[in-house]
Order: sequence, then C-alpha cells, then structure tokens
Amino acid sequence: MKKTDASTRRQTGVTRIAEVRRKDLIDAAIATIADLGYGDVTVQTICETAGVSRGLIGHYFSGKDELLLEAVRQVAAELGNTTREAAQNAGLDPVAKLHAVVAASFSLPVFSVEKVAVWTALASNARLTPELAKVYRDLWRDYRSRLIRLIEREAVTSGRTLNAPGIALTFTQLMEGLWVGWLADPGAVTRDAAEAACHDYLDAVLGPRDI
Amino acid sequence: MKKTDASTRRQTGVTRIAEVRRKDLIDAAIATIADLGYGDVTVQTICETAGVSRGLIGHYFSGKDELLLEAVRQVAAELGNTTREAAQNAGLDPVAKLHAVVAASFSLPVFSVEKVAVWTALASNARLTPELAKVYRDLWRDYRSRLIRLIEREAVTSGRTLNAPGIALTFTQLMEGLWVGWLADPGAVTRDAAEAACHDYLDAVLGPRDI
Amino acid sequence: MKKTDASTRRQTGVTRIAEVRRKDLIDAAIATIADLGYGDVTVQTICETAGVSRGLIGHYFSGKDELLLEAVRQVAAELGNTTREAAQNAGLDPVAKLHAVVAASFSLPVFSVEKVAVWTALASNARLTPELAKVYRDLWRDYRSRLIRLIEREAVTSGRTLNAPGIALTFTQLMEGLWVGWLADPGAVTRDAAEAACHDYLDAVLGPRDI
Amino acid sequence: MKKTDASTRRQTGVTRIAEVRRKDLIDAAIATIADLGYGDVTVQTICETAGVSRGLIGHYFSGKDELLLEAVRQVAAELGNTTREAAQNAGLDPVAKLHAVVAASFSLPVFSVEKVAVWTALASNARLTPELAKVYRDLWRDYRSRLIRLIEREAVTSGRTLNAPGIALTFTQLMEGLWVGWLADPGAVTRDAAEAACHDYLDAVLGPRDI
DNA sequence: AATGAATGAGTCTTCATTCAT
DNA sequence: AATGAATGAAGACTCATTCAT
Repeated sequence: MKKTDASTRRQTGVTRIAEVRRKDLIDAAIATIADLGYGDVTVQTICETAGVSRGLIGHYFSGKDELLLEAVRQVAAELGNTTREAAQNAGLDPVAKLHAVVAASFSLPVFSVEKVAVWTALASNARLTPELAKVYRDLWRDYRSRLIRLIEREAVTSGRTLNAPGIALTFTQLMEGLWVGWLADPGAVTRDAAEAACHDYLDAVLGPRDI
Repeated sequence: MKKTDASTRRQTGVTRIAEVRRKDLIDAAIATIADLGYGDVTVQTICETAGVSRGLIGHYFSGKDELLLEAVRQVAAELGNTTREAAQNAGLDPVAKLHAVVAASFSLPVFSVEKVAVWTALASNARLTPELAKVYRDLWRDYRSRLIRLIEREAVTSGRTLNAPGIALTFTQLMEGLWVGWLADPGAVTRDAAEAACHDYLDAVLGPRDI
Repeated sequence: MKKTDASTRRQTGVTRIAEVRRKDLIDAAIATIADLGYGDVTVQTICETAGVSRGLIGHYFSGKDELLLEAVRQVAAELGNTTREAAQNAGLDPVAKLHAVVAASFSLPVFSVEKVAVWTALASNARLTPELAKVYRDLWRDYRSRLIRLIEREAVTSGRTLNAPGIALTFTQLMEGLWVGWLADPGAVTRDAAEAACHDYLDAVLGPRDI
Repeated sequence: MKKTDASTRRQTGVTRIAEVRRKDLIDAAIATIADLGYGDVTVQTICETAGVSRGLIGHYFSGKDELLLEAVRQVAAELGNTTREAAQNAGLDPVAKLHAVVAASFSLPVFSVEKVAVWTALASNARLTPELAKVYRDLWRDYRSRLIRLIEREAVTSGRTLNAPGIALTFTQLMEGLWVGWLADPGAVTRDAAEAACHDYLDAVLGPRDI
C-alpha cells in the first residue's frame, strides 16, 4: 500500500462524503424553500432540516447564497433533463413528444410543491441576481429551442405554417404561469386543469391529437 | 384668503396630509420592491425612497408588513380596475373586449417593471401569507369571472361551444407567465411578443379578429 | 376696563386652565403608573388617559420625567397630609393618634392601588434619581419625626422607657413593607391583615389600646 | 495529559461552558440591575458588564426577559436557601432560629445592594408579570410557613398563645420594608438599625432572648 | 392653547459568518 | 470533518421630543 494509494483512497472517500453532504444540504435547502419561502430561509433552518450543525455550511459552500444557487441549479437541471427524456421516450411524432413534455411537466419529480416553489423563487429573483438570471435564461432557452425544433418538424410533416417561436414562447410561459398559479392558489389552478390547459393549447394550435 | 378658507383648508388638510403621506409611502414601497426585490425591501430603503425618516412609517401603518400589504393591494386594485375599464370602453363585441383586456394588460399603467415586480412578489408569497393569498385569489377570481362571461357571450353569439372556464384559466395563467417571464428575462420575453402571444391565443381559440 | 385688568384676568384664566391641565396630566400619570407600572409608562399612554394629544405634555412640563416627578410629589404630599390630619383629629392621646395614623394609612385616599403603586415606584427609584431621593427622604423624615414626638410623649405619660427612633423606624418600614407586599401579592398580604399588623405592633411595643 | 482526558474535558466542557456563560450573564444582569435600575437595564449594558457581545444573549436565553427572570429567580433562591440554612445551623431553640434568620437576612450574601436591588425590582414588578408574581409569591409563602412553624413551636414550648401567621406576616413585611428603605435611603435606614429593628420586634412579641 | 406630523436615537432581536476545539 | 460558541452588522419597532400650524 503506497502512500499515493492511501491518499487517493482517502481523498476519494473524503470527496464522496463531501458529495453526500453537499447533496444533503442542497436537498434540505430545497425543502426549506418550499416550507418557508425563499426569503425566509435561513442557514439555521436549512441545517436543522439537514440534521447538521449551522457551521457545517461553511465547509461545503462558500456561504448561504452559494448553497441556494446550487439548489436552484439542481431543480433547473432536473426540470430540463426530465422534459428532455420525456420527449425522447415519446416515440417519433413531434406532437406526441410535445404532449409528453406537458405530461412530464405536471408529474413527479418535476411537479411538486418543493420543485415549483424553487422554480418560482428563481423566476422572482432572476432579475436581481446575475447567477440566477443565467440559470433561468439558459434553461428556458434550451427548453424553447427544443420546442421550436419539434414544432417546425410538425409544420413540415403536416404541411402547415406554424409560428414556432411564438408557440414555444406561449407554451413555456403558459406552463410557467400555471406553475405559479398552482403554487399560489391551488384551489383555483388545479393540477389537472393546468395540465389540460397545456394539452388543449397544443391541440388548438397544432390540431387535435390522435388518441 | 379669508380665515374660514384657511381653517377649512387646514381641517381638511389634516386628513389630506395623512392620505398623501400614506400614498407616498405606498408608492415608495412599490418602487423599492421593484428596485431591490420583495425580500430585500427594508423600512430604511422605503423611507429613503419616500424622503422621510424611518420612524414615520409607524404613524401611518402598523408596521412594514402592513405597508407592503397595502402596496400589493394597490397594485392589484389598479390591475383589476384598468382591465375592467378597458373592457368597458371596447364596445360591445366580447372578442374585442377580450383583446382590449390584453392590450391594457401590456400597457401602462399596469405593465411596468414596478407593477409587474409587485405582482410577481404577490404571486410568490401568496402561499405563505394569508392576507396576500386573499388579494391574489380575489383578483384572479374576479378577473376570470369577467373573462368567462365574455367568452360565454361570444359562444352564444357565434354559436360555438367554448370551454369558457378553461379558456379563462389558460388566459390568466398565460398572462401571468408572460409577466413573470418578461420580468425575469426581458430579452427572451419581450413586451411585443408577450402581447402578441395573448392576442394569438385568443385568435386560436375564438377565431381570428376582424381588423 | 384697562389693559392691565384684561391682562390680569386673562393671565389668571390662563393660569387656572394651566393648573387644571397640569392636574389632569398628573392624575393621568398616576393612573397610568398604576395600570402599566412605572417603567412602562409612556407619554402616549399618559396623554391617552388624560384625553389630550401627545404634544401637550411639553406645554405644561419640561418633559416626561418632570411630569412623573410631579406625580410622585403629589402622592407623597397627600400621604403626608393625610396622616398628619388623621393624627390631629384623633384627640390628645399619643397612642390614639398613632393608631389613627395606621387607620389613615390603610384607607382612602392614601391606600389605593394607584397611590401605593406610585409609592412603590418611588421607593424603587429613589436611589437612582436625586429628585426622587429627596421626595422619599423628606417625607419619611417628617413622618418619623412626628412619630417620634408622639412616642416620646407616650413614654413620658406612661412613665416607660421607649426607643422612640427605633420604634418609629420599625413602624414606617413595616408600613412600607406591608404596602409593597399588598401591591405585589394582595392575596397573601390583605388590607385587613396589614392594618392589623400595624395596630398589633403598636400594642406590642406601647401596650394594648383601651377600647 | 492523555487524549482521553482531553476528550473528556472537552465533552463536559461543552456543557460547562454553557453553564458558565449563563451564570456570567445572570450575574451581569444582577449587577446591571443594581447599577442602573430594573427599568434601565438593556441588553447592551448587561453584555458589556459580562464582557460579551450583544448577540450572545440569544444563545443562552430566549431573550432579555428570560435572562432577567432567571436573575430574579437566582436571587430569590439564594435568599430562601440562605435563611433556611441559617435556621438549620442555629441549634434547636425556635427563637434562636428566628434571630439567626434575621442575622442572615442582613448579612452577605443576601444583604447587598445587588441582591436587595433585584429583590426590590421583583417586588415592584410582581403585580405586572405573572412569572415574577410566582417567584415572589412562592418565596414568601415558603418563608412564612417556615416562620410560622418556628413560632408555633415556641408557643408550645413557652406555653404562650401566639398569633403565628400574623407575626410571620409582620416579620416578612418588616424585613421587606427595611430592605426597601435601606436601598432607597441608606442614611435613614442603616443596616444596623434595620437588623436591630427585626431583633427587637422578635423580642417584643416572643419575649427577650437569653444572651 | 392645542394638535399631531415628523424626527432620530435607542432597544431588542435575528442571522450569516468565523473560528477554536 | 464537525460542532457550536461567539461576533457584529442589520433589521423592525418604540418613543420622547420638537415644531409648524
């Protein structure tokens, strides 16, 4: 057993523990944002949720802001990945892919109070924090470009003229508005009505689905 | 200038000055929310914006929270009133009224960074604060019921079958999503594109306008 | 009607109103001390009790402290006057006079929550405020010197040797302790028990009363 | 110094340092009450006296009020314990025990500006704060019941009829009045005179001591 | 004479961060 | 690695006082 090996093994172990702790803290941050709201999250509440001491946050993050940023990034990444995979797994038809994106957007793991609360916090604060602005911008840009490609493919397939960027914009903002509305007043904006609104919108602009 | 006039002016002035100060503080609160974000507003920043001392807030409001609540209420009331008047002034055609609501919703005084920032703050915090929840709920309920009446009238007029509640929900959430998106990333969600998205949505579900 | 007359009359009127207002504020201060405690009295609460505006205090007193000092002085003076008069009206027997002082000390107007609360506040704060110290010191000195004279007269009359200063000191501090105790825990130190304690003490050191 | 020792010391130290700090803050609170008066104590002055930062108070107490309450409780407990022990160590004679209580009540550690100032603050504020009321009530109740037992025992021993509750009440209130008077005007109520007054009172109602 | 608008100092409390252990 | 003791800045709120009317 050479020193290098030992060091490496220890380092790897350390890194692994570190990664677990980081993950724990990020998850706790997400849960706390959902519980208390982005503005009322404190280092104390996060660490209590994670079951660690207050000081530990300094070992894994440069501070509270970085932890919150990581939490937001994780939620955004998951949203992007989940909808991308939903589209990939939905066969070849662009319209079917779009409806699959809708379904994924209103199902777990993306659609939960925790995730939507973080998302809404991101949307509210993006204009004030460059790092959040970048997360917000990048996710939607990627999301919309995928939508646009699908819509354009459908336009070609069906021989229609479709305003793909406009439809994509409407689609993303409708979804964002439904998330926000569901979180703020779930009695008025139910999950089912929200999902139906998206499907219906696609039907209205792309023609009805074949079911 | 007679003494009676002076007295009268002074007497009414007592009430008036209070109203003026309240309004000043509310306006300053709105401006400060737009500047710094809802969570970073402090009594200090509001009073600096209003040009008064920190202690004055206690003379006109029970505290910071009440002032912020009043600010949110004012923005919500203005939004409701403006869209209501826009519909009233748009002639008799329900579809024209709906498009007028869209136009008003993306024009001053409703559509500005200040007002939309307050609105977004309201949407983000409604789930956490009962008073904010009520403001949010009441405005949208009233707004949607007006939309539903217009859509139903159009359904009757045109002889079509329209899912009025669904369309109204989609409409309000699309608008909310566009506001949120415009505020968070105005480069991606421009005012013109946002308004066009709403008009296009109405065209898609109600049939195109006669222009 | 000469100018001097008018001025005099007006001045007198002004002074009279001023005196009434001063009295009102002092009484309100006493009532507020009893209600809230010396430390929790504010200009606001006093003026509310008096039914006048906050600013008025500055017209009649140099500030809050002076008003409170006047309130304390008034209570102290009343205590002194009342017990002096009680002794004067109790005939010639020194022992009867002493018992009359006891009776007066546990009867209106001296013995009420308002007055005792002010007195207790005075006792608590005398060591910290020179003006209060003087009020406290002067009253008890005068009070004790009257007691001493009565006790010495009784010593002469009955032919006994009495430690007049010691008895006077014990008497005043017993009374003060009973007031404090009654205010703090009226369930344990009742008015009747308190008065009886004083009478019994006199009986014990001076011999029983002839009733 | 072995590692085990160090660990042990550290582990117990965690609790110990907390207890030390609590004690430091309580002592500082007592000293500050004596210095400035109960109503003028601030978190700032307490922490300056204790030599710690203002924020530390939140680590060991829920707030200023709890700290002050603990300070009062500590003084009350010390008074109770000291007088109880004095009686226990005074032999078997009830009268001797009573005089020992007097001696203890006018000696350190009970009888100092610090302790009496806290006690006076307690007496002044007991009627306004339920927690303080309980401390005050409980201490005196216990104290008086001990006195009553002693007096009744003496009544049996000496074959006299004694109003034990009345004497106990007089005794406690005389003592309280002497404390209050000593604090407010130590020139008029000296320590020696105060203690003598208590001894003399006992002599007067129980018969003179055998010295 | 009386009001109440306005101020600004002072208080308690919260909280992110640092650091010794 | 992990704790939690400690700090100090920043926040909201209270309040005595001043002053224009």
